[in-house]
Amino acid sequence: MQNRQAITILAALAQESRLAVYRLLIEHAPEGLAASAIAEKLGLANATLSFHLKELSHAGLVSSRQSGRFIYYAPVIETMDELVGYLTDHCCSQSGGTCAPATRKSAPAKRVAAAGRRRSGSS
Amino acid sequence: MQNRQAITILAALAQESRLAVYRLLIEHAPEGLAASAIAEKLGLANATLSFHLKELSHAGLVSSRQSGRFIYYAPVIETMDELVGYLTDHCCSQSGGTCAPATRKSAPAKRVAAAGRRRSGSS
DNA sequence: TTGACAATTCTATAATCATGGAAATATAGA
DNA sequence: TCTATATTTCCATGATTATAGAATTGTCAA
Repeated sequence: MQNRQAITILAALAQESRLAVYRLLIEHAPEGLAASAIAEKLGLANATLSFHLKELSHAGLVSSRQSGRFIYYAPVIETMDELVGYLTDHCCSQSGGTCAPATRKSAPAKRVAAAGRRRSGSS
Repeated sequence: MQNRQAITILAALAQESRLAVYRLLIEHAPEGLAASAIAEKLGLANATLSFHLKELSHAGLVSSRQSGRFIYYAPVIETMDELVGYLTDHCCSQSGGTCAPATRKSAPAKRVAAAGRRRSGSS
């Protein structure tokens, strides 16, 4: 994952309303929720929610699908996965330390690919 | 970790200059770097760097220690660890899915304690 | 078509944030 | 003490962000 993308995702999550939206969607994964349901549950104005959904969407944290007159939003787990990967890879490095989700014994800094390398060799 | 704290940490990282500072400090963990060295390496004005260091510090992502006329800043790994824990715990939940750093087989949602539960039961 | 509803876009506004020059505050050495 | 250096605080400025009312677009069902 690129720096730029990580910042976009972090910024998308670093806001009370958006984090609430994301967490709500996680609770309703994988089907997701219609925008109206989200707005009601969180007490957000439609326009405000739409603004935040666009941010989350742009960051790749949520996807949307139309169903009749409703648009359902659902979390994109892979994006969170990648973000966590990025963070863990940039929190250990040289220090070789106790950092987070571990199960990473070699190649402390550079990572090979963006997806699918989590828990690559075990169990 | 509380919602509020997570947002503070996310916001601290969701900014180009600050993420660069943090990553630079990670490269120089655990000793850290003097503010002047950071400013020079990243080409930031002193006042600007000071502003960002305060943000990172306030979020608990870096610590500082004085040494002579210099103030050394170092990353606080535990904070990143906790953030990653928070994210992983809020990215899987109901979906029970493929989420990130895995090695978490039970208790998908609620977590017991804030620290030291990563990699609790495996090898 | 019309009407009802869902969602987004337009627009304005207030609030927050990032930036860096200049001044102030340490700290250490002479 | 005085001087040099390191860092922070003060301050102004421009940029970005969050918010929501109003208008618009899209979808469906008579």
